[in-house]
Amino acid sequence: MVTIKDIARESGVSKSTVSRVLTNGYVKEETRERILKVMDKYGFQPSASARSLSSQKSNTIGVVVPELGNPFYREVLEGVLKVVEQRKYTLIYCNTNNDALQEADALAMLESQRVRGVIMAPAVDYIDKSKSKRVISQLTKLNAPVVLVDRNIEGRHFDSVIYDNFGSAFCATEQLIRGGCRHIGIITCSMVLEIHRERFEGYLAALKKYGLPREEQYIRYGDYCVETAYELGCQLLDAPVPPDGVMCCNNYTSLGFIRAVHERNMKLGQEIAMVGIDHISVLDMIGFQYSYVTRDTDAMGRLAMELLCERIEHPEGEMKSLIIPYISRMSGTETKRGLAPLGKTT
Amino acid sequence: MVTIKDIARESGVSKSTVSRVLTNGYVKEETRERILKVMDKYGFQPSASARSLSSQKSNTIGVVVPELGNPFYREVLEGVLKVVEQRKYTLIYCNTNNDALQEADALAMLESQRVRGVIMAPAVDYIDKSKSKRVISQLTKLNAPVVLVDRNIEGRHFDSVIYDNFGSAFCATEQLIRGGCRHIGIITCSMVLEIHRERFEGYLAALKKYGLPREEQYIRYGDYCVETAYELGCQLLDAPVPPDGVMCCNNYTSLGFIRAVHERNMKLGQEIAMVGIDHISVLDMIGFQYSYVTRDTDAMGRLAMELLCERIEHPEGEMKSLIIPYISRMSGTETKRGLAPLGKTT
DNA sequence: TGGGAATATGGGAACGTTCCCAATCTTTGA
DNA sequence: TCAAAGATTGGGAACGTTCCCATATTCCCA
Repeated sequence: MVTIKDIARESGVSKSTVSRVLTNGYVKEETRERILKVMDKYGFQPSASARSLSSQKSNTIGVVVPELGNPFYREVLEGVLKVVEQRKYTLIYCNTNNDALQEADALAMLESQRVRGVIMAPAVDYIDKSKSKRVISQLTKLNAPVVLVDRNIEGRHFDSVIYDNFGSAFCATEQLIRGGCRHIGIITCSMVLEIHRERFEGYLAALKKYGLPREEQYIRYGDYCVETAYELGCQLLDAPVPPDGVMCCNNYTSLGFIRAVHERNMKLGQEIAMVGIDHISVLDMIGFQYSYVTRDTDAMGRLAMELLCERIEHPEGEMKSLIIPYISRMSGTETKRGLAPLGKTT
Repeated sequence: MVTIKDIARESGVSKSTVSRVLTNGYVKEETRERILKVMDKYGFQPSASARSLSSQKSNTIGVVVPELGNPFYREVLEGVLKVVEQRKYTLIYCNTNNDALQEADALAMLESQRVRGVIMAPAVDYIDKSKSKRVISQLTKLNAPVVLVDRNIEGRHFDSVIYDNFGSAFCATEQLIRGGCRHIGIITCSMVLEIHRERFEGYLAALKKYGLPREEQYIRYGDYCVETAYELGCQLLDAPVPPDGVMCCNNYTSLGFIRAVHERNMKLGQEIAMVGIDHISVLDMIGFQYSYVTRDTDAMGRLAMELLCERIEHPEGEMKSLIIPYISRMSGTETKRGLAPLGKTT
């Protein structure tokens, strides 16, 4: 591999001068051009390891995500990547499979890589306190700023980009009510995380606002996965008196419920109404009509990365939490936006 | 940050000895344990930059992919990641947006990072020879082994993991014929890449085998994208005498066509038959019935990474091309496998 | 015309490891 | 009991940069 030394010799200058053109230091224009020409001739690429070792700061960013199978994380990643590229950073990707232990391992690896910063969507299984402790210890040991996406870690204060979960659930439920539904079911999750609770409370608040009772038989606790949602959906649809509308708390839940509806040859929006949280682009592609409340996931990634850049430049200062507003849609047509302006700070 | 030196001082040995426990060299068991304890106490993580600078080899792998929006690439990435984690490598992710120039930039960046190897799914726009030249020049300059996924780069010889495109198209078409179709349409692509041609030829070969004529009015050239496929699908369906079956050459094509069918309130498999190449998992999730021919994408990623590891260990030796067999399915139920055993070498 | 600032360059330590070589200590076998 | 072999350790150069310091050159203005 050709090094700075080779370039120096070939251009008749010292390596300090070559280094200076790399770091945009004082170099006579004429000399700089000569050196650049030599670099070009040899296709010189400076060693990132050497640079970060010497300068004690790297240009890599770690992204830690539970799973790419869920389109939400994929879109966030793509948003992050846009800013990463634009700012000439390098992205190291880590998967945690929703396991806090793997998450801790990933963070250890990123520490080893001396990343400049980390963007992380925390895994779900923080119930086990011993696991989450390890994550938090790694997180503080990291010696680099962290931006959390989608979920906060309870009791800790990080920069974060969070969705207006309450608002979106409220909106989804309200939409059903305005559409004429009076017995609204919900497929939710056992209340493991804050976001589960927030969405559930949004649902309850909407019922309350419109004077509808909370009907336990229409409230189903699942796990935000397709299979479970399908079964719970079947239960709801097969009840002696089924609900007239169902709120599905995330994308997988919606898919499972849609399957249950399909299977019964029912028409969504006629025999049974549904509003889901999160967008499912493939359904749009096949022209499947349904209502949902979602967020600009790509922007969540972009904002997270921008927040991180800001924090890298200004390590001190108040932690920021950006609240991402919801967007209510009917099969691709934007109809209503949540009140919070994009990126509003709390 | 705590360094090897700190650990050495604290454990009363020289840094050489600490380095030896890091690299599994000769160290007395007792000493090793003492040092490990000290490392643990301080949560020591050795600097990856320093290690790779000193040892002149990194433990990072670059993955270059056109877009994560297409589930195919996402699944490949996940397959790659499994092996990456298992072998204690670190993954650097690059997106090219299907642009050969961005691809070349990504490779330059990876060179700068001195990656140990690269897995790449080449972008589509290699038509522009000047662009592709840059990619190839970067690829050879890289000084690290490369494994290509999904597509070869014409005229060049790399290790690769390629799909049996001809076989899968043949199978898909054959399935329609066996199902009773006699006028089979196809939504394909203008023949930009080898894989487009191979799939088209698979279709033609199947027609020929069963003595069916090539009917130009049923052959539509698109671009493997949803919108175009939708329009071409509409054309086919609205023809005075529509085909009785349609072969869709990739996942997006299938989605567009399904939309056209939906829109006309037609029932897939009754009024019109269709077989697509590539799997669309969301459709399974909502219980949508359709036929497709696909591949084990996760395995493609895994095999690519394993091939790369092998090449890293044995830089010399014949380049290998793994042919991934097709799998024919009807909505989640495996029915038939292509003849090539998984990972067969050509 | 002189002196200080600004510009331009080189020398060499430092970053945190690995790895080679040499030195010491331990074991083994005759 | 001694030598040779093996096990264990330390010292220090090297990896390819950055960055501080020192020196040399140029420029501007009084």
